[in-house]
Amino acid sequence: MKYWLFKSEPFKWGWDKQKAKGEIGEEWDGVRNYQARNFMREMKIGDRGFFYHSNEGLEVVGIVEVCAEAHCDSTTDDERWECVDIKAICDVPSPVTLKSVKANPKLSDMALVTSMRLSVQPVKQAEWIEVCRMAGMDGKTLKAIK
DNA sequence: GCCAACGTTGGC
DNA sequence: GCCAACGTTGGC
Repeated sequence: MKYWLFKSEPFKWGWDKQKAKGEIGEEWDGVRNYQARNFMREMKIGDRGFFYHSNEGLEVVGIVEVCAEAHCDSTTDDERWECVDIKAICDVPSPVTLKSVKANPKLSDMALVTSMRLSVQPVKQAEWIEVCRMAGMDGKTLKAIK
């Protein structure tokens, strides 16, 4: 299983809207960047991701799961663009801010820091665990969402 | 709202 | 295939 991070501007598509979609999930559409699209093509059902609020908030607010693999982006006729569907799994106990990610030496290689503008990014397992720890998720909580 | 960083486009 | 111009993202 791989880990990812999805960025969204909360006033366009926020965590609350994502949660409201429940089990059905929602297309992660509108991505018009090849790198980000390629990452989505790599995703498998069951992969986990962080839901990050950019522009406002600047923090990881929740955990999501990939519930449909890459398919055509319904918001365009341009067949170059594909997207996955994701569904909300849970809130993080306490949001992890960009500031605190930058302040953590263990996370200095995280794409969130190094590739600021990439809206869909891979997260290494060690980074996933570290951010989960910072979010106040203990081992029990992590197991509970599996 | 500004602007730096970076991706994309298009002329040559 | 280079690179200048332009557009967009996203932190501040």
